[in-house]
Amino acid sequence: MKLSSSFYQRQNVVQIAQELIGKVLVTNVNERLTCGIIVETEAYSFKERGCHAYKGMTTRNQVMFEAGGVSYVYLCYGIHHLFNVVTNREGKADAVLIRALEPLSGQGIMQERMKAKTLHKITSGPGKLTKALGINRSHNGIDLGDDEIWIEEGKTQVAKKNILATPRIGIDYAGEDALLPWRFTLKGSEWVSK
DNA sequence: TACGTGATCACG
DNA sequence: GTGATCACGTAA
Repeated sequence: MKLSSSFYQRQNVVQIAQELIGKVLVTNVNERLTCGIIVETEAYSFKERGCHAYKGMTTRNQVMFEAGGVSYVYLCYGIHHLFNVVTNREGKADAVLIRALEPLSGQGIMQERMKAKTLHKITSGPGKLTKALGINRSHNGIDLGDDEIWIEEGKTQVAKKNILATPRIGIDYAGEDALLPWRFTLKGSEWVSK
């Protein structure tokens, strides 16, 4: 069951980031189906300095200003494609970065894309999981209600006590906003990034 | 710890 | 136009 647009269009991006832990990210790229359980996310809000949309709309971040339920994919450090889901209402540029997955199916396809012999750490990081799932900048702005990339309910609900909140990674430039505990991880998961 | 890598953004 | 910067990953 795909998450509905009303899930994404709520105003509290921190809560949405928390609720996405345990849900399942699915891609169907080049007729190849892959999916994994989300075990690590980060919330970004246009109201704080860590967010690409903090200073307003640019050509890069413009899809963040659309109504929630679309993807935001951008190139980081010239190498890595990072995948976010846009949340909140049109004009309120919030998003959740998906940082790590536990592979669920299509593992052979993921290994082939990663040129990896084993599943070890194959999706434990925001740049790695996009490569394993075949996500790239051509998927920027697509509707998560369509049939190429979407998120489904997980098999079981994750209890809040099993979700850890810590500061976000790699945003020292954000000053005191870098201290906000807006990174969420599944407690005890071996698939969380390093 | 160091650095590859290239789009993007804020200058002029 | 140009230069600094960057929501990472790997090797060492």
